[in-house]
Amino acid sequence: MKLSASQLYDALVNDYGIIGETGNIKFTVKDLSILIKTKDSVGNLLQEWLKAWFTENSIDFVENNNSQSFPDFLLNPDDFTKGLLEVKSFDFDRGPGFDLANFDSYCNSLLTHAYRLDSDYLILSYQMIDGQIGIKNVWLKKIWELACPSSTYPLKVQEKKNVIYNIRPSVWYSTRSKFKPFNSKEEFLSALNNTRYQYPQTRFKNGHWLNKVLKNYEEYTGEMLVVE
DNA sequence: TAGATCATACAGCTACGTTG
DNA sequence: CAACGTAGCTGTATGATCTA
Repeated sequence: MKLSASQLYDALVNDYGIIGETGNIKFTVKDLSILIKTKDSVGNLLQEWLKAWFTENSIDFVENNNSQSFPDFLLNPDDFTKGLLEVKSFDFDRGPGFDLANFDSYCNSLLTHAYRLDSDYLILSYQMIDGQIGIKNVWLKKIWELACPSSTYPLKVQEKKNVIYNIRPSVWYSTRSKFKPFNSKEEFLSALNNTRYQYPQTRFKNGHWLNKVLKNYEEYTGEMLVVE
């Protein structure tokens, strides 16, 4: 059956009740079986488990055959411009350390696939205690509800030696975080555009970027966004 | 065309300043 | 003064591209 991202969230969190449940990772070679206590593989395995859960519950989805490219899942096999779903997970004790998207590829992809702006992010936080993985919380968010400003750029990015690599999330669930997420997709686009003006590598060729994205978005959705 | 290197995608660690 | 948040970093996998 076909579900929207929010119906899926409802099924997983409210009906199935995944929050508070625990799991573990066991690895076996020959007659020796061990419990994995490192966190490296938790994210991958949660996603793999989720895929099995979709199948078990007869939820329609298409998995991206190239696991490296965006997005992880398509919930609407008939229309690839809708139902884009990214799955993220993080260690609740460490905070969200994942990246929302690669800065350059995301900016470029919006020029021709502006509907990606409306992709849903399904986020699972876990806590690992002595090999037992507890699901602490689950969120369903849009990118502008995760991205936020920062002190260096209008958009929080992962910068390495003055080179921007990734768009990074705020600590959206915390009341103490200084930088709060944006309030709308327009605010997010504006921050992205202004970051491109401020960033030396994109500064001089940014002239038509925003207008092209807005035009492409209108072609796909019929909605003309107004960005200050 | 095989092997090297780059690019893109993923994740986690930690120093240090801030703050409740 | 412990906990939190930010910023900057390390690390792995793999597809794409370059080059000898």
